[in-house]
Amino acid sequence: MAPTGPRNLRRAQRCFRALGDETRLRLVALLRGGEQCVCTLTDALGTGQSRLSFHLKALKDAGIVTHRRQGRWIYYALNPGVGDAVERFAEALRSGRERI
Amino acid sequence: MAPTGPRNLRRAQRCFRALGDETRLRLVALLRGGEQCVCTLTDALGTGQSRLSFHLKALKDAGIVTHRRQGRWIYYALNPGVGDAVERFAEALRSGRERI
DNA sequence: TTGACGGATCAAGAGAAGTTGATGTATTGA
DNA sequence: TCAATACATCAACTTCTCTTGATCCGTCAA
Repeated sequence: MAPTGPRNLRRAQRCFRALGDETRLRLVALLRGGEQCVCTLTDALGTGQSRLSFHLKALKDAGIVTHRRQGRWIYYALNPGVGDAVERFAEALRSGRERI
Repeated sequence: MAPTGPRNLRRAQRCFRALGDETRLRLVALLRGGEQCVCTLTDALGTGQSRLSFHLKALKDAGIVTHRRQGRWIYYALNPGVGDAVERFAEALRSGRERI
């Protein structure tokens, strides 16, 4: 049964909430290929800069991505483990029952 | 890289959104112990009936729980795989990096 | 220094999600 | 058939989230 404790549940909840958005899930998918600078992500999503910044902040606050500055560019990257966690979650849901 | 396809992403997104809420995550935790009738869940959460019904519907619409009627009671249960998926997700996040 | 660029942040508005209390519906026992 | 129980649904309201455009901040090159 291994009841996931309240602390872990909170952390999971923050991640779940952050991932429950199409734009942010697309960002995670993009970042699975490695770190990217914001301008690259903006192009890839074809969206406004401020909107993207909003969603990157949401992912950052949830601990899903990190960022580092290099010159005048800022590079975002997935925190280790997150990509696989998302992948496996989707996989587990899929295999559990086709109705989901 | 195994890019989780758009369909699966959508499905995952619906689940993520549904799970990104404290009440619903508590419901999932409760249901890991097996199916429960609504009145039991109401007691366990100490919340209003209408509010609980709202959240159960959200979980149901996301395909996370199922329900069956027995007499005048309705029993909710986790869809197979969901409990483990949540557990493993939390686990994967935890092991990935302590910062999350 | 100044101007340009890459991003973050802010304020305002629109829309989605959550809460609450009232009402509706199926089931059961009297 | 009637009342009670268990739950869903609805309407009104509040709160949160997202989007957009403007503005600010740090970095670099001239």
